[in-house]
Formats: sequence, structure tokens, C-alpha cells
Amino acid sequence: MPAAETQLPTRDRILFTSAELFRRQGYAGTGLKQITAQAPAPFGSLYHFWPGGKEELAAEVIRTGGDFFLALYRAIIDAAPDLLTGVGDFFTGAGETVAATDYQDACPIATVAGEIASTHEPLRAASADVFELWLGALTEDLVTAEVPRARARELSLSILALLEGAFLLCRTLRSTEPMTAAGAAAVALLTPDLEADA
Amino acid sequence: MPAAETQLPTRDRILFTSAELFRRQGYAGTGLKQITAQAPAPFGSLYHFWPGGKEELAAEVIRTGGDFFLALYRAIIDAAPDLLTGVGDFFTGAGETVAATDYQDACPIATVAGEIASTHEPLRAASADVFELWLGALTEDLVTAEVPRARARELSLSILALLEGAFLLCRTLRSTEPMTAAGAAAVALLTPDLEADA
DNA sequence: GTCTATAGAGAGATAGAC
DNA sequence: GTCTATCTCTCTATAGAC
Repeated sequence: MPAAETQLPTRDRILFTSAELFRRQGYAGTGLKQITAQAPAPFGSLYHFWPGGKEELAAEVIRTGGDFFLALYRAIIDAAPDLLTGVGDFFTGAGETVAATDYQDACPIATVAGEIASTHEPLRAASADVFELWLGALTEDLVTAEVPRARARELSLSILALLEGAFLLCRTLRSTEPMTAAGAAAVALLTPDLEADA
Repeated sequence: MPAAETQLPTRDRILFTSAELFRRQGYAGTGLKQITAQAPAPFGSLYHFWPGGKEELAAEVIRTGGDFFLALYRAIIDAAPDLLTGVGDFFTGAGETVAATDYQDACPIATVAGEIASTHEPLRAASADVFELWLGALTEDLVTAEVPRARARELSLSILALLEGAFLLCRTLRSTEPMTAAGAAAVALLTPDLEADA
């Protein structure tokens, strides 16, 4: 998994490398010099494309990470025969990805979100927007499956909490066991509400 | 909530202040100068008590945070009429604490754990020990309540994932809604297994 | 737009007086 | 054990040549 994707434009190389380093090492733990060295890109290019510096770059990393993960969710759900199966598939795929990257890559925004929630208000707001984007997608899918909206919102919050908590536990314990358990719990939680209209 | 607890010994003031700053700002985001300034304590005292510097200090913060949270869990569970009620109470209390600290204080180790999982192996191992400590406590309580051990382990992982995920969502969304949903989900998950022997 | 050099601040760590 | 001063390194950010 070489970090330098040489055929991409400079701006994208910086953006993708930033995303990788931020999600693995966090915001404060990643230096701009490290990003441009690994991209690779001249240091000055970073300030050419993001005049607002580190915080502006991180805000875009959070937004694009949110869009990417939403697209992944949509693709997996649409490929599944039904929503319940799709949610189970999503947890299974998450566990496979975490293990395949040697427990480095999990949620695209969680590491940064936890670190800056109390210290960088613009980045906290960007992270909140992303979480609400994901919650909205799952909530709408549940509503489409005849779950009442208030209950769909509550279930979405629990499913996302299970996923995020499992990501942290998998990376820390270096095991996929938490993701397997969380996926089973997510399916168990959804089953009564989704079977009601089957 | 003054950070300086003047009557405590220097070592404890540094330790408690470090715990507060690490859980709110993360490991890389917290400077040793900031810790000794806020404790308050002379800068040299930090290296007197922790010759290994920042990493040795953080390792002790993780361990003591783990012990503190375990004691809190034990107190809440023991005060409840039964395990199911106790778990619900724990989530309720967690939500209250997060809100009462203006969404700053949540899990004592999660912020650091997520940040250093891929970069500081000794701290990752210390965080893993703490998570296993908590998982062991809940698993034993479930086994005592007649839940088969393998199932108790799986449920413990799901409950802890729900808690950690809800902590992150509450801090990022600045709302207790995720903790309320996660608490309800935790109770719903446990109910069939705990009612089986009732 | 690309790239290098460097400014200015702050980091972690150490030495040594008291 | 307490406390100050300082070393060296790295950080974010900027200036300016090309």
C-alpha cells in the first residue's frame, strides 16, 4: 500500500495522504511536513491549495471522508437483498478492512473527531455534519422499510455507536472479535423492527 | 472545575491534570508544559517522577483511568437491584456526566487510545489491558447471572462498543441523544439473555 | 503553480543550582 | 525533591525565487 499515488494531481495526492495519516495518527499527531514528504509534494503547495493551513485541510479531509464512507454504505446496502442483510454485510466488510490494513484503517473521521471535539470548533462541526449525514442515510433506509421515523433515528444512533465503538476496540485490541460481536448485535437490534412488516 | 487541586501532592496533581488534558485533547495535542502549568508544578518534577517522560506518564494515566472507571462501574452495578438495571443506570450516568462537563469528559482513555493505536505500541498495549479489564468485569457479572461464558463475552464486547461509540457521538454532536439510544439498545440486547433465568 | 529556505513559536528533554 | 534555564528538534506558517 504505497502512499504515493504518482499519477494523481498534486492536490489529490496531498488530500489522500492527509486522509490516511489523519485517520491513523490523528490531527495533532500528524505533521504537515510528514504529509508533503509522503505525498510526495512540495511543502509550499499545501498552502497554495489550502491557504487556511492545517485546519482547512483537515476540514476537507473530514468532508471527503464522509462522502466516501456514505458511498461505500450505499453500495453495500444496494447490493444486498434486504436492509437487514446489508447492515450485516457492512459490519463484516468493516472487520475485513480493519484486519487487512493491520488494524490501521477504520473510520475515516473517528480518530480526528475524538481528538478535536473539545479544542477545534470548526473541525468538530465538520465531524458532526458527517455523522449526521450517515445517520440520515440509515434513518431514511429504515423509514423506507416501514420503521417509524423516531424509532429509525434511535436505531441509527445505536448502529453507528456500535460501529464506531467496535472500530476503536478492534484497533486497540488488534482483533476483529469486537466487530463480529457488534455486527451480530446490530442485526439483533434491527430484526424485530424490520420483521414487523415482512 | 479548577484544575489545580492545591492540597494534593505534586505527583498526584500532575497525574490528575494529565488525565484531564489527555482525555479531552488527546496525547499529541497535550504538551508537558501545559500539564505542569495547569497542575501547577515545576516542569522538572514531571521528569523526576516519570523519568521515561511523556510516554511513561501517559501509560500511568491510562492504567489509573482504567481502575477508576472499573470502580465506578462496580459501584453503580452494586447499587442497582439487578444487573440489567445497573447497566441502564451506567449509561444514564455516562450521559449525565458528558453533559455536565459541557461534552468534554467521556471515556478516560478513548481519545488517547484511538490516537496512538497505530503509533505508540506500549500505550496501545496499556489501553488494550484496560479494555480487557472492563470486559472481564462485565463478562463475569453476566456469567454470574447465568449467561453462558461465550455469549457473555460477545455481549460484553457489544455493550462496550455501544458505550464507546456513544461517547464519541455525544462529544461530536454535543448531545446526549446518542447515549440515550445506546443505553436503550444495551438494555434491549441484554434482556433476552438475562430474562432466561429470571 | 512549483519549490526552497527560513522565520518564529513551541515541543520534549536535560543540566544543574538550591 | 524543587525549581529554573536552556538545549535541540520539530512544528506551522510565510517569503520569495523560479
